[in-house]
Amino acid sequence: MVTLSDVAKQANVSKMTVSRVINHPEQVTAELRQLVEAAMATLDYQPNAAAKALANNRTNVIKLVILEDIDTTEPYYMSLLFGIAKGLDKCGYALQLVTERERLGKGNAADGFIVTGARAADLPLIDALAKPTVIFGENHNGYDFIDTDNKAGTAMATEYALAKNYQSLVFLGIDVKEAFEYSREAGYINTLQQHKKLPQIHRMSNHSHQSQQFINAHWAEFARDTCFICASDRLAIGVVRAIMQNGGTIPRDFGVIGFDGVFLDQVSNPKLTTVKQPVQRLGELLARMLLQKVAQSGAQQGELLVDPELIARDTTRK
Amino acid sequence: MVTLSDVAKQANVSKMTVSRVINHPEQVTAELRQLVEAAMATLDYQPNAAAKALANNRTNVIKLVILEDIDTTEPYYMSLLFGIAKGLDKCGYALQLVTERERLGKGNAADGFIVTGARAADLPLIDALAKPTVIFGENHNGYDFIDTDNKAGTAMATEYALAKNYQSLVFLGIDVKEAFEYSREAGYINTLQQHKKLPQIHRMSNHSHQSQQFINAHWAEFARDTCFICASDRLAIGVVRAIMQNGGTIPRDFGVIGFDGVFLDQVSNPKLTTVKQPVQRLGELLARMLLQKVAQSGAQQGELLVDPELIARDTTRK
DNA sequence: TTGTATGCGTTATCAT
DNA sequence: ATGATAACGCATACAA
Repeated sequence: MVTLSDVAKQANVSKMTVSRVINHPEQVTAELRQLVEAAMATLDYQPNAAAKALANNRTNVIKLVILEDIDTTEPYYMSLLFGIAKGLDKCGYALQLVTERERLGKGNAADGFIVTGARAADLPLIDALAKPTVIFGENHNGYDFIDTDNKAGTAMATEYALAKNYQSLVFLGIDVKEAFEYSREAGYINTLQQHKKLPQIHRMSNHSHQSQQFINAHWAEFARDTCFICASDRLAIGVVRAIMQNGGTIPRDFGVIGFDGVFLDQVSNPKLTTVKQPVQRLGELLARMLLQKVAQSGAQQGELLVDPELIARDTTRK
Repeated sequence: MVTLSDVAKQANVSKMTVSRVINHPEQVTAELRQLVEAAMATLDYQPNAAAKALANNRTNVIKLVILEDIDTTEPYYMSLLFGIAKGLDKCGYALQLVTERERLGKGNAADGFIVTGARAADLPLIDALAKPTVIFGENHNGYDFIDTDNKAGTAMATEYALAKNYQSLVFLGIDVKEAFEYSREAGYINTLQQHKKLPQIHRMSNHSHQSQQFINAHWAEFARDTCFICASDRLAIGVVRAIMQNGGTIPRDFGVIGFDGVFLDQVSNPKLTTVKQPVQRLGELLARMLLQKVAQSGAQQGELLVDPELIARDTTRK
């Protein structure tokens, strides 16, 4: 293993100079700096993370806390995890997972936390962490967070449906009291109001068979030229199935737009037009924001809403 | 932060005794041991991973190397990642991700590697790692590995189809030269031979539209009472679609059995009978095997084939 | 069985 | 601007 000392010898300087070239390059003359950099290159010096961590009172580990009781095969969270891991790697950080509330305080220490699935009741838990923390998912309690711009997403979908000349726009929402859902509904409502149209919202739990059942039960009420704006791809898929069961023609007479764009939209048949969340990028951004917060010893980072993207496929008119 | 010294003071012993209680409890008298343990409990002592790592010349980090160029939303890999992370956490290990071959040698050091998606050409790369390594996925080059028992899986599926009285059993395989595919075909072939039936295998690339197209093109050749044993859920879904397009009745006249059981099978309609791989558990086992290998300074661990589970749902007879 | 001294690789403090 | 030294928390070798 190549250490600081080795590099120092090779460059004929002290360990400290090498250390400074790495951490405070401005404090060292250009001449020596180049010497040291050359030495590091020829020896292929890789700093020892453990030693660094020990000296800095750091751990080089970030914990990802998933408070929601998720089905771990849910591609959404998996994509997020992937993005976070990638973002951390870039900075030499590693990742640990916490899926149980009880294990939050236990185990190894970490330099910071990324929390997802936090509900109001969990906020005290988060405060108790006493370490830099970043939340995944909209919230309005002053915690730093990153999320998709949900409102922009449904606004985008609604505008698109209008542009494709669907006359009636119905929103199918998820029956939860969460900020993301309110924002998605708001994006739809605002856009319709701008176009002097009346919103029409139905809420149900987030399963395709729920929306399928709902459409079947109310089929007679939906005229041709209706586009269903859905709060999730799961709901959208159920709607597609119901329309086909009832003999409706997609996309000519009925349009369907989903939300999420994680795997499900691509394997459905016909392929779903959807508002795609940049989930993996969100993960990378979470990592970046948290590491910056750690570097700034816990300074407030604010909120970051990332624009989703409308993916036009086969459930809306060309 | 509570350190060894704090515990030592509290228990009126030296640091070394505390250290021994942790690492070599048999070397310390029961009396002192209990004292120390009490002290650790009252102080809620958490060992400092970085210091431990530095002293042991370890990193407490494992790298997961994904050589395949995967779509990161593929739930399969994500589930695996999740399982590995969980398994590592239990032992205080953290995870780093490597997705690019070039970055394999670079970056922080690690105590060991879990490699997935390795092809024959990658084996030199793996040897070059010079660290304990465990492979995910069948291989027969002497590397330690863990995988689903693919042969048992298709054997299980074939037996099940026979038990449900499907007369003709057709296998749809994936057109790759990989050990897992050979094993899946072997499980099917062996079982049919035991029942004095002739195997019938068709291979294609792993996309639902491929299998859908294939069934459509050959529809006339498939008599009623045929069950399609598929090497993946993707293929199975395409088969289901094609059968329905052609007016076949599932599961009465035609059966379909998939392979994988990761997400796709549940969102399909009708829900798929499938051979479910315990992917997350495989991840945890990979972590466990690798950590054991690290602890045994690289000793051979052998191979581990984990039985999959047949999930009977709506594409086979009750 | 238990305690003392030393080193792991790095960084910060204090000299020069 | 550069270098010597101590310190981070723990584990090993050795001494008692």
